[in-house]
Amino acid sequence: MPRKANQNASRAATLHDVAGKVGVSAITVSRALNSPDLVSEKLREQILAAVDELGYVPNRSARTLVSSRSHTVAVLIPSLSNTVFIDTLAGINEVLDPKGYQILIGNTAYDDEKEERLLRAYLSHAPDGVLLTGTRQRPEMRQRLARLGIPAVHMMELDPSNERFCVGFSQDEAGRQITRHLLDRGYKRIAFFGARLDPRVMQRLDGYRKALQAAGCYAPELEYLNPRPSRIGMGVEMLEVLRQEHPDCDAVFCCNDDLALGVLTGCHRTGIKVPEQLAVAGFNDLEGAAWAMPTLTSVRTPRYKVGFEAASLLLGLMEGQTPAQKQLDLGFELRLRGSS
Amino acid sequence: MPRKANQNASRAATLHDVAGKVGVSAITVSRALNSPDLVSEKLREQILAAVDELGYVPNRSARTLVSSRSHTVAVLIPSLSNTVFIDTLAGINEVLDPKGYQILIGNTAYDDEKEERLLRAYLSHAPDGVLLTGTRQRPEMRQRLARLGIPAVHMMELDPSNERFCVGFSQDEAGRQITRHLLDRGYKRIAFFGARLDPRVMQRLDGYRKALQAAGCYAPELEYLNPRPSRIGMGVEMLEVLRQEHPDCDAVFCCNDDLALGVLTGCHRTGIKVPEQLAVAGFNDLEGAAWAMPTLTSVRTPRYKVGFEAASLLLGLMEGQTPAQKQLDLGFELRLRGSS
DNA sequence: CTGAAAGCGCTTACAG
DNA sequence: CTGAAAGCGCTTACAG
Repeated sequence: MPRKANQNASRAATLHDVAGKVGVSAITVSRALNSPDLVSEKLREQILAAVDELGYVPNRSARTLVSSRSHTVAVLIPSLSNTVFIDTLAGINEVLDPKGYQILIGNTAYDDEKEERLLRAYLSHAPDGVLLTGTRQRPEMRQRLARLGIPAVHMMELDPSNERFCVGFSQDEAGRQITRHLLDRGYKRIAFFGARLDPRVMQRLDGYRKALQAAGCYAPELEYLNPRPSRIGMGVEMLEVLRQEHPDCDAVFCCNDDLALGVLTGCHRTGIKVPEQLAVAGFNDLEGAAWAMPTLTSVRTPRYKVGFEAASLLLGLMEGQTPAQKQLDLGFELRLRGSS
Repeated sequence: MPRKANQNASRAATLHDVAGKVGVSAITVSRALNSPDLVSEKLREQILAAVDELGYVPNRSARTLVSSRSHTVAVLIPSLSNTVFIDTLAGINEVLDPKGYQILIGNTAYDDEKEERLLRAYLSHAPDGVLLTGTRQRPEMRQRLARLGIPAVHMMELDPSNERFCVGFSQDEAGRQITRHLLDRGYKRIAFFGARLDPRVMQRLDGYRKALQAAGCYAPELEYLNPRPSRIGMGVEMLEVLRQEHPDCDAVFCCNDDLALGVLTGCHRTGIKVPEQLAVAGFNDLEGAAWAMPTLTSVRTPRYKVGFEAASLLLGLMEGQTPAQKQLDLGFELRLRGSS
């Protein structure tokens, strides 16, 4: 029997509605739901039955307001269309979802200012913790989070200054090692194709430079950098320019697999033999890399694990723990295939 | 001068803190922020300055609790690793973000029960509206939303019964037309490769069957259905089986581009000429389709627009409007390329 | 244009 | 094991 018969929408059932139905106080219902051991079994069963019958769903806002725990974590990533971050998100979700945390996904579009705006906006949700991509956030934002007691973990990169909590791997070292691999195979005129030019791409470029400089093969004119988002088509176009300007180039390290797949496509269309005439290496080792023709040499990055471990670390911080170390280096793996 | 000097975290500034600083009441601050015209310019400026200085961020929980508008929309999609839904999400975001809505993304993993669980859990956020994928939700869930006055819009499919608000296109008709295209090209033994077997794939299959039956070419043994998630590798494997079991098959319609790309790869590896020996068609027209070798015939689906229009429709419903029609058919386009 | 009162739905101490 | 009191930070009417 409804207490009030609205013609359209009726308001949602509250704790009091459940309490009234069972004949106990609201607080007992709250306990039955949140700390079942504190309530007698008999009552608990009655309450659960009433909850079910009324379709009662706790109101998060009320809970958050009074308990000052929102059970919410804000996650800021640069892109949703990049598999890398989707995999990271999956790892985060794996950890946080079972613990009852709601994840707020913020897409920064690789824009530092938008990231800051989003972070500020997310403060209105009083998140219990924050997961950030990279380490380029301004110190003011970090201080603000610290003042509010909101822990933050940075993903993908490491922090040499050891000031922030970071879970990732050395982008720089990964770039160095894959370039070193090309050198070891005998290639000397090795180009770099970079798109988007976010901090991680620039770190891979740094590694590329280090390897070539150490080998005495560094040639700045072989660096092709384009700030726009990477697409397969961009790889095709960059290859055209490269062949025109530097036909003697014998290998290309692409900052990601999309670009590399484009290079492979371009080579196929124009009859360039891979790796005989041109070796190609990508980065991230997405699904397509192993199925490309020829199969694509790449760097396997632990993005699922980055998400998983970052969320785990954050979980500890949110529970007030002090972790043993601030940096978690998850490494990477070279995947050497047919294209090199 | 902080009122209380906590050693660690200090609590966030409240409306009262801002009000106290300026010397007005909290409600005036609230108005300065939410309905600026109702406050004198002088006061408004002072208040905004104080807000800035204190780093005040409104508490959403309090606002939601008292206003019974959460400015939150729950979006349930089957997968985050499928570009289709990422594009849809982008369209949704384009509409809802500027209006100040927070989007809660729920990944149902193509699981009806998980979808229902998520939807129930999201009720605790008191969403102002809900965006769902497909139309397979149980009537009970719809009734529950209706009772709570929460509008819902379904994406990707249409609803022949016209009971629900839907923005999408006819999956069935798209499957029929692409199959019809293959028939028109002269292919007769046309196989269907299906993965995941979610409702939309099954509708495409229906369309495939209709086209073949109408042409008198339907052969059930040419349907290859695998409930597991589609991967490029699955396309390769399915092709192997097909060639073994039905070497006379002259064309394949794949339920999505990943599978089709796998078929293309398999053909390349085993020397099957496309389209001379085997024509291939995919679905969705992802970026890779236009770059495949040969280029892949596919069906261009309006997923960004589905998100955009679904969000727009929901926006209207949340504001109490009654839209002219419940179904919005956004159509699709055949992209005929080298593989057929 | 500004404010005092009331209350949204919960949980946190504090009692018993 | 159960409950009465207080209050989280806001906004909604209602006054003036």
